[in-house]
Amino acid sequence: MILSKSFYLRTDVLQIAQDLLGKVLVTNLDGTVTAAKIVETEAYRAPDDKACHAYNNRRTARTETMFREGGRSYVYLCYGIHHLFNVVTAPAEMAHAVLIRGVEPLEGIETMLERRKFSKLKPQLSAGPGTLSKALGITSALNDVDLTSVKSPIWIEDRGFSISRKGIKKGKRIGVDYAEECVEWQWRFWIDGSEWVSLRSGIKK
DNA sequence: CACGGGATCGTCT
DNA sequence: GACGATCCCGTGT
Repeated sequence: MILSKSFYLRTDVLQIAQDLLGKVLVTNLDGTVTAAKIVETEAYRAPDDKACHAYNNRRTARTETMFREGGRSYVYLCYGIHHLFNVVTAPAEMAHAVLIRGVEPLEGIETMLERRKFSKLKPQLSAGPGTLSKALGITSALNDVDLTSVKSPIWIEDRGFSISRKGIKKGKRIGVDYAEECVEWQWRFWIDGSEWVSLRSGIKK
């Protein structure tokens, strides 16, 4: 069943980042459905987190989405090439978000292969925040949409996959070297042993 | 397998 | 005008 508003409105984004592991991210683009299990996440939390776009509660046209009520998408273009998908959490005015960094394909695998121009299923298909967006058809056109409605082009479901506390690993976030002391925070979470965790993560622990 | 660099453009200064 | 919450490919070992 689809995750309700109450799931997202909690104020502990580190908990939500862990609770999202095992949940299923679904896109429905003009009737083409793809779905994948979330296996890796990272938390970002204004105002204290220097790695967060909304650090110090900085409001710009881009970060405005993060200040909205939890349960919406935050998609932005990274390095001019990759569209990164985040889940906005917490009540309005608290700029918290969870970046989805790796997913395991479940449905619409043929479609994902086509989008990625892959001929065979392998982890590079959707291990990594940029590649999973490409596989699932996520672009900045899906920024700031409601994730709690099946009428949306994108939402998140609970399909009963259970992840034990012991099955969750944590480590430093990736690609945030500029964030000074926040670099050390272990705000990245993944399902232990998953093949679909981003490749850079595997290297850096 | 490790490393280095190029791609590419919206966003903010 | 500089810089990314990245990825992929080429090179060398």
